[in-house]
Amino acid sequence: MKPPPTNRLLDAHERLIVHYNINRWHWTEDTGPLDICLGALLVQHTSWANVETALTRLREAGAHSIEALLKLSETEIGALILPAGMPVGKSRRLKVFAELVASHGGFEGLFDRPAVELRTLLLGTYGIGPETADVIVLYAAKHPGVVHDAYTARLCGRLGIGPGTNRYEDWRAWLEATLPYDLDYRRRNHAAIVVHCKELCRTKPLCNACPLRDICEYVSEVLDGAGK
DNA sequence: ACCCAGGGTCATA
DNA sequence: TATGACCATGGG
Repeated sequence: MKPPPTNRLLDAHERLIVHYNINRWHWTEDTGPLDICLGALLVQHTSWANVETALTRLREAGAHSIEALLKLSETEIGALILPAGMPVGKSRRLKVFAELVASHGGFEGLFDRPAVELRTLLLGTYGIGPETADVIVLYAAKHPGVVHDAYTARLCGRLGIGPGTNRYEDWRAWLEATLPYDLDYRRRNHAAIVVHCKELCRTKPLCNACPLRDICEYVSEVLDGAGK
């Protein structure tokens, strides 16, 4: 009864798109690069609800721009983004990122280079690791890259697929080879995984409504849940 | 009173 | 290379 030996990740993607009717999520087609980048930095090891609160506070304080972030001190930024946690580190990250953008004459200038070059540039920036860099490349700069994250690892683990290691570069290479080279497809694929994990997959791993029920291997969750 | 969250940096071995 | 401490708030 298993699906034909096609790509299980692509199969899952199709189902998630239909099941959740993925047209809207916290980053839509018209979300600006600033929101995407700040969100990507603030969400590090933090729940999205806290990130939204922090972004709202930045907006209300008139600090929602590269220029404003350049002027504010790290202490001031830290106070504004406090709900997202780790204010010392994250305020520094926002500030360093604002300086990066400004030094290239704005987002256009920063993004106007090959994806590989942009990624290297981002990885050399304090506070930007592989995942954050890939999110910026895919969603803000709109290059058809891939993103690996905890949700992807969880989903693929349940699907019984993946590169076989837990190193980011291995996952990235695997995703690159697995997903069609298409900007829109890759953006929607990752968005679908995020929506699925947030709305259903985490809280109810054995939910009857799970659109992936018949292709998931819930082995570890079942054993954990049964206390075995 | 725990545990975890869409990571990343820094210090050790 | 690989593992661990640390960051820090808010929700389950």
